[in-house]
Amino acid sequence: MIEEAIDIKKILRRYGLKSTPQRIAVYSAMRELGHASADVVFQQASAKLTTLTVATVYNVLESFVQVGLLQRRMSSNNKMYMDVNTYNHCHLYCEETHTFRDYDDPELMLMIHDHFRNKRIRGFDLHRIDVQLVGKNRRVGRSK
Amino acid sequence: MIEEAIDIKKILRRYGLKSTPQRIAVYSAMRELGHASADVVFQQASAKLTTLTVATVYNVLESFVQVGLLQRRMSSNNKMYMDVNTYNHCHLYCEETHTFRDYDDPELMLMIHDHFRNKRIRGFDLHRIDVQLVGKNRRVGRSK
DNA sequence: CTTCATGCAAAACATTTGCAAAAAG
DNA sequence: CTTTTTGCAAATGTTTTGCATGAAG
Repeated sequence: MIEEAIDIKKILRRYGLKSTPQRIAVYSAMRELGHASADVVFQQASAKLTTLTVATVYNVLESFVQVGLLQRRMSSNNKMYMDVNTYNHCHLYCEETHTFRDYDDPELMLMIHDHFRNKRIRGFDLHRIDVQLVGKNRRVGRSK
Repeated sequence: MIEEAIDIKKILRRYGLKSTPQRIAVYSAMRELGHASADVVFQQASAKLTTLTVATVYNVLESFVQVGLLQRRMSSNNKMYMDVNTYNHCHLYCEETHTFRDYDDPELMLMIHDHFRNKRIRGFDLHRIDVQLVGKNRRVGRSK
């Protein structure tokens, strides 16, 4: 716990951000959550830092995105979702619950990367290729 | 124009929807726009059908999505975006302007499709694979 | 000290809802 | 006629803003 806070302070500094309890709480929450919307981050983080405000969560998330500590994700939910993992990876996106799961598939990534290696797209600066496997989380369930 | 209305009436009927001036205006707008957020659809459609309401645009868009006449798209803009093309294709997504362009790449689609042919993903029912080329529209411009 | 981050409350958006009136088939 | 669909206005949910206070380096 104290370990983690120290750890996070280093990370914040490395990204050129001042270390504050709020930022530590938010980043710590994101590490636990992996992917989350702003309101869930707020719930999770404010459980530990009771003075935390929704507006601050938005500020902090935005500053994290600016420096590249978090990534914003696309959703079909009209809500903001964050991803704690900023390397290039695929996602499983559940259309029902609007939740994300990382899906690592290096072979696929390589294949796609190769495909675009020497391609230029007219009038477009490509930053990254985002592959989403869209579907539904299967109910883990009592069978039949 | 009259031609188009007749055309759209047929399409609506084929999708099991009653034909109304509002639905015709919205679908017609979507055909012109290709991809658009609800407010842009409203602007475009209400220019021709002045009685049209924002709430109706949302209703109509939702009913179109239900029957598969339009597709909802993911965005990082906290807004609803629609796509008039429902076949499986890639998109260029501009992070700056939050606009979409279709990007057809059958070779890529085939490759990805093959890759997933015999794959099962634990606890997930895959509906479709969504590939977004994320970046920025290049300013068409006066050089240098 | 000086600058930047936070809390608070209000504002700004985007979307949804409930219900009466109007239109479609 | 009967069933949907629409318009309106109000409600909801999410994100942003402005500004005074407080904390970080």
